[in-house]
Amino acid sequence: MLAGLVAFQGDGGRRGELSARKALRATLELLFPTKIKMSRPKRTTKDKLMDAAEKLFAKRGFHGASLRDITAAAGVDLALVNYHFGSKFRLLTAVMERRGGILNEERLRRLAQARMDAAPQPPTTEAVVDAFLDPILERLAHAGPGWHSYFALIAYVNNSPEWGRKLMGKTFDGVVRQFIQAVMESLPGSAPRDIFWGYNFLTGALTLSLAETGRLDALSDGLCRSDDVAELKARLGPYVSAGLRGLARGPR
Amino acid sequence: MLAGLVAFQGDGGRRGELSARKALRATLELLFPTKIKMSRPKRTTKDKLMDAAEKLFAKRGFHGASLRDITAAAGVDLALVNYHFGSKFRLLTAVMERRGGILNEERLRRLAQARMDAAPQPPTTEAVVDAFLDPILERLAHAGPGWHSYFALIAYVNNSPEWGRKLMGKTFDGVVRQFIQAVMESLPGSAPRDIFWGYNFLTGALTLSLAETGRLDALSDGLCRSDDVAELKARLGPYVSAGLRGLARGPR
DNA sequence: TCATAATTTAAACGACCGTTGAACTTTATT
DNA sequence: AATAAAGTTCAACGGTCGTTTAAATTATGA
Repeated sequence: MLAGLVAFQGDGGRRGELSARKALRATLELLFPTKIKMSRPKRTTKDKLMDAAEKLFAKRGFHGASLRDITAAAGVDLALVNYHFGSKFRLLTAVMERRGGILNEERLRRLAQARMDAAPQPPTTEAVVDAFLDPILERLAHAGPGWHSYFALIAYVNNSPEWGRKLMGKTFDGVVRQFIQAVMESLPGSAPRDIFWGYNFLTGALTLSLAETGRLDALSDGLCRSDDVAELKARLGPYVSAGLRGLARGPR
Repeated sequence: MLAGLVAFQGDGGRRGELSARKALRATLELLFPTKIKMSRPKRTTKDKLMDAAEKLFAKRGFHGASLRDITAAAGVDLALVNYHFGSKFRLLTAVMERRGGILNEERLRRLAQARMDAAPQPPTTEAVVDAFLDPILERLAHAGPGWHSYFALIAYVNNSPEWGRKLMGKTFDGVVRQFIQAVMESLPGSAPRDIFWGYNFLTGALTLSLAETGRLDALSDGLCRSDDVAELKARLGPYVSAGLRGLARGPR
């Protein structure tokens, strides 16, 4: 067991340790989020690896994307995955969490806004659903390919018996519970069980759309294009809102 | 290139060839579907392999389940996969198609029944949706673990950018188009594009429920159990029917 | 500038991958 | 019973897998 030696030799990123310079920069960035630029925000090896992993994990799954594929796509050495992340699995979790925090933050911001707009009433189901979906749909339409791959990766992980529960829960459950609470408030008298199931159906519809399998295109003979985010955005919200209302009226 | 020699040596199952005896039995079974039993319907090696592959592909994905895992679980020799199916991928397609045909057949039967029950009106959206979902949900509740694994495998394939379009389309598109047509007839004046998208959301909600990731259980702190098919059955139909009606009323 | 830490490189590790060859056993046909 | 076909077994193939090692290189701080 040579872990001690290895750790001493150099695993800076692996355990979250920071050099003095890095600690200084981190502190300054905390104090002055946008002002300080000690140097050009260059694309680090960690970023390159996460970008490549994001894309390939989404396309071929965890087992289908090899570290040699990923490091080649990133243009870095094979060994650097284990140096910076410790293992292939930790690379996956790092990728999941990188953009997950941003998403959580904006979702909560929009939910708070919806609550303010509707006060003292609770926001409508549609408003809550939009606050949940729009941070994804707007990035899907306007953000770069990184976010695009990230959403496809979420689709893969969410539907995976192997990773779904652990990885999705760790990143998203806290925020999701707040949205479920908000949906329940928007539908007075609804049974919590119905809303939980409804949320499950919602994420199912969402993640299949994010997976971009191309099946909808083939099925509709080109009438629908699964990469047309405007078409998706116009329909997903109304669909799941109507579904939730239908459930709240009473199942069976 | 020794394929010719190999094929000569013995690949009976690989190219669908049949011995004289097998041909006789196949003919007799065509003529008298349930009457003829030339011998006990024993569980063949092909069946054992498909059963094991069904389970492991569903649990760990195509790349995550090795042929050594699968043959070990089936209790047969490693080489028999390539003898009977030709390749790992062809084993996957065989598994997909084995129960897919049964499902298609019963779905069409139920759709025809719904059409008869409602004639001369078109059947309601709910009736069409039930004809689509019930063949799955009833087997999920009452059939053996084989069907269970098969549905989880469908969930994996349907959400996979790697296999989704090709494998799902090949097995299901013909029947699915008839259901989409029936939904359109149940919602006069609806735009085909809306119904295609609605079907996409429907399968998303369905397949996430079939994947059994356990996330719903964790999210609801045990209030909902994702393996409770009665709870699912009571809610999925109403949810997607309400969603489709909501879409047909006009998106945006 | 110089020691030290952080990062990158290249090579290799043992394990496992899907697939194949060839011998062997069982089943079917004459 | 003899012959052929179908099915099974075991061992091995060349490759690729995630991970580790030790040395070389680059960046950092006194």
